[in-house]
Amino acid sequence: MFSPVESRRLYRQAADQIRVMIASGELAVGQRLPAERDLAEQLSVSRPTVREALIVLEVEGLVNIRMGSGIYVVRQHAAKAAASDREPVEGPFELLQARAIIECAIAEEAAGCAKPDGIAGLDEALMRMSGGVNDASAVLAADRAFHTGIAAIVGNATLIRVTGEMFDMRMTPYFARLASHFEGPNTWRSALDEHRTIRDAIAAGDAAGAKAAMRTHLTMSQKRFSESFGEEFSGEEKRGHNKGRAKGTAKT
Amino acid sequence: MFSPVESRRLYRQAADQIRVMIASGELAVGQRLPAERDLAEQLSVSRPTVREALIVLEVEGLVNIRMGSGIYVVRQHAAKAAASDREPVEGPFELLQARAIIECAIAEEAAGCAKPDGIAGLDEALMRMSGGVNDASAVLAADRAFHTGIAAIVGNATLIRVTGEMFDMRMTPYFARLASHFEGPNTWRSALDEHRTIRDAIAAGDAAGAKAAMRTHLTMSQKRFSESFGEEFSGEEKRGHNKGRAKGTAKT
DNA sequence: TGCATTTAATTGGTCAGGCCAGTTGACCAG
DNA sequence: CTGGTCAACTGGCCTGACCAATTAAATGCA
Repeated sequence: MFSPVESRRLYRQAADQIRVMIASGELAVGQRLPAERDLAEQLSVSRPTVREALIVLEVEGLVNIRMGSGIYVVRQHAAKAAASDREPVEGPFELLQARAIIECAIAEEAAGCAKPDGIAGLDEALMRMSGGVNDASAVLAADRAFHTGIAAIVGNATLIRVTGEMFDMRMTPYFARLASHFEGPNTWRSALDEHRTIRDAIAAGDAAGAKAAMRTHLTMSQKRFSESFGEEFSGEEKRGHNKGRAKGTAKT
Repeated sequence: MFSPVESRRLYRQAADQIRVMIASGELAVGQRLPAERDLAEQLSVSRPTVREALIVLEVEGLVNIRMGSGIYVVRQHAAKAAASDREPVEGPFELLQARAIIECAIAEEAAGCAKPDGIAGLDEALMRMSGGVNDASAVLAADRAFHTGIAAIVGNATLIRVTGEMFDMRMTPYFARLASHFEGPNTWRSALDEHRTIRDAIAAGDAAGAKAAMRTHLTMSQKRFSESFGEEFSGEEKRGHNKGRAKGTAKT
């Protein structure tokens, strides 16, 4: 039960303390906070640290900083847990499983309502993907465009957003570092072929085929990754993120 | 009408510049930014100013600062509602459709791997729901617990999170106001019955039945809502959010 | 040669002190 | 009472420095 220690950065701690003061009502809405220099003294930190903490609160919309005048409380509670500093929490394996379940269903749905312009969107992404197998970032962007493009065929903004967010979860430094060990033209080409299979099934209105193709694609992605994963990291746990078994994510 | 003058603070300008670099792809996702000292020189500002700008981007979730290592691009575009009070963007109808597609697939999957303790979790949520039909907030919490509980049966943290986030999207002020017009013991009772049907299908391992029951539930939710929606708002467009036709979300 | 350890360079985190510019309110001349 | 000036305060920004975490090169050992 030790506190996770965590060694949080100082300005975060300072921001938390001020946040608590505001939430508890100790600092009423509309009231002016103590001057930066006074806050620094009260919190036993330097003024730059206080400034950084206040900027955090300002971005969160809790306070309003008026130069020359002071800092004023705007509202009591952070509007929402934007949770931008939240870690992925989930491991790569869980992420791929979730994508398999969700994106299969989306592909199935898309096959039932595919229109020419939607298919054209997929084709455009495929073309960009095949044209830049040597440019990692370009291929990655095209990969993302393909997956969100399927959601776009359904014409549902929520699906597009959710699909994109799940894709982006592998953009963390941790995943990126792992990916750099195995991403290459060959794996991208395999992924591209699987993409084409999905595209064709959707274009043909074959719901079951699209679902199966998407499942195959994500399963193969996992396989591709876990193979090179085993080479580079023989079972070691690199960081604390991946809870259970740490398999991998791969090109999708 | 007078120019707001604004005299933007330097660290805001610096943050904007870096933001543009990221959005334009000049700094790819996963890539490391130049060191703070280099950025300071490139932007012709001091290091503290660069730090403040980076903290803004970190709070917005665009970059990930790792001490001793560097600053890494997490995503290309200011995540959902970087300004936390951002609007839902998607309309209630789209949200329900997305939930129907995604949660049906999850329910289907859950039916294939249901264990006693998972079912117990659903039962507990159902009990809380039936026991508090007159307490809106309690029932809402139980409703949420039921839906995330299905994802929990699959044992996938990503699915739990996504399900929860989609549920929470109706907690915006806009949706809450609409909901207050029709939420009541009767509608909650109907939703409860549908929940029980889903629960039974999952407990029986009936994948197709669970999928169908979930689809029915979300369809009925939409129907319940759009009925009372028609009474209160005779065709008027309330706000700019809902893209196409503005149907509604209801108890799920 | 191959591997583990140590060392040094790099990078973010924090601090101290200082100067500038905008804001505010008291004070004084009209 | 009105208007203007001025000084105290407050945030904005800078220089320069040191510490701590990370990373990669250099080193020592087997």
